[in-house]
Amino acid sequence: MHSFTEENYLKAIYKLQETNGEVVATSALAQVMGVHAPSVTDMLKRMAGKKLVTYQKSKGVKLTERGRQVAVGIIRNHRLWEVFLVDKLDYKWDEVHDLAEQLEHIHSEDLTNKLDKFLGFPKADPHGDPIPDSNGVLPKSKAVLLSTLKINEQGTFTGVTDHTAAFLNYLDKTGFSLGDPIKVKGIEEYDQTYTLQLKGKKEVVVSFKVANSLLLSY
Amino acid sequence: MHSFTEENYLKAIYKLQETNGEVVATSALAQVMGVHAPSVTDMLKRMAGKKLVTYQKSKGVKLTERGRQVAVGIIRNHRLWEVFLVDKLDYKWDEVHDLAEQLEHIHSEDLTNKLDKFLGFPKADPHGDPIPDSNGVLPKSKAVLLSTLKINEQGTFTGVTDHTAAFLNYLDKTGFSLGDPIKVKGIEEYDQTYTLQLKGKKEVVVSFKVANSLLLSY
DNA sequence: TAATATAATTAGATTACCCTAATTTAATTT
DNA sequence: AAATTAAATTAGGGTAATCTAATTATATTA
Ligand SMILES: [Mn+2]
Ligand SMILES: [Mn+2]
Ligand SMILES: [Mn+2]
Ligand SMILES: [Mn+2]
Repeated sequence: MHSFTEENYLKAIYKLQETNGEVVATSALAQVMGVHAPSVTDMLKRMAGKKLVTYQKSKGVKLTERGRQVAVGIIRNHRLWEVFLVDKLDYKWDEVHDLAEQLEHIHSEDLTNKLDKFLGFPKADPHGDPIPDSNGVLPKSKAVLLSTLKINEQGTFTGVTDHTAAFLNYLDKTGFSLGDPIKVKGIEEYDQTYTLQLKGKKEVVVSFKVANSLLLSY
Repeated sequence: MHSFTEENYLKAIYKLQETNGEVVATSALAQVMGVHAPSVTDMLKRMAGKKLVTYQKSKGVKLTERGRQVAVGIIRNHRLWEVFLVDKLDYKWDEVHDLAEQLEHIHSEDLTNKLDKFLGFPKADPHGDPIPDSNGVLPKSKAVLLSTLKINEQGTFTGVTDHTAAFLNYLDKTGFSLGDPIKVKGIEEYDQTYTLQLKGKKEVVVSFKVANSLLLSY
């Protein structure tokens, strides 16, 4: 099997590829992994040897198909465990990430699938992130940022792009809840502040930073 | 925190102390851990430095109080996860050990306690082994080996001393089930073969090896 | 007690993962 | 294009956990 460290590198590369394009830079990886650049260079050479990534000196990395499969498998584990923690053990959505970072490395496809079944084959984790199926297929999300909506447009709150506990707490406190409808009532020209109508006619005002971290679907 | 390796050494030392007396030999540990003696010597020095064990050159090891606490904590995790796997995910009792060996190293007292609650505060794991409480107190078992009973004596089947899948499968197949009553109907002088009456008048004949691996309580 | 056998330790290496300092390669600016 | 800045790699080391071979300490037996 793969080491936890390898798995974490794969996950990091996968996520960087998703957001920043196909080829990932050593420095970006170093930043995400919390290590220094030479450690990354070193690791990438070993991982290339195992055919988990394709690596060309000074030209960045990409995942191989195998690497992608492993990465998505870890993400599947992570999100299923998060569902378990919230649905079964009564954790809050802002408390589960670090535990899932540990649990995602339990090696057993069979366990993952039994857990999936036990949880009722959930489609998304507690933060609205889609759960890959057992074949490593991750449904393409059609959600858009709230910050792209115009006045009087609306949608259903289905995810976040900021996963920090601080932000999630703010959402709880302010009355945002996954699955609820949100309608844009106003946008302040001066500083892009959004006035939103939440479920039950409740109106709240949020900054652009917040509007830019909420995902809506139709 | 402690490394998985350290935790596995602590658990091994704990179990050897339980069965073989207070002081544990390098060779015994090497055998249980599946490594060679010099690796153990090396590890014990590091663990002594961290005050997890007291180690004297060529005189064996003992756990410190801290070491014992950690060991019992791991055992608590292990047994709770085994209950989870059997009770919630429908695993069989002979399938859960290796998974629990991984899950026991998830570091979170809070998770352990929430899991305990979710499972209804079980007293024993699927093999009848007692689950330490959150203070690290492990109830002293009063169970005895079936092989110590005389003819016509009886008890309740509450545990095993052989945890191998092979043995557990044999028990399933032969009709043994945790919690059932067992009565000794006969003991063959020649080879110590036991004739037992299981639940529902069913009679079975088992070898001494089997009789010596079953724990009964009254 | 002396001789022998067993157990444990030391010596010297290896692998995975990480570091700092120095150097090289690539990108940007003048 | 040359100079400068930024990014990446190489060189050389460190620690945790393991190994084999050689040595020393303990236990057993004659
Ligand atoms: Mn997460
Ligand atoms: Mn999540
Ligand atoms: Mn077990
Ligand atoms: Mn067990």
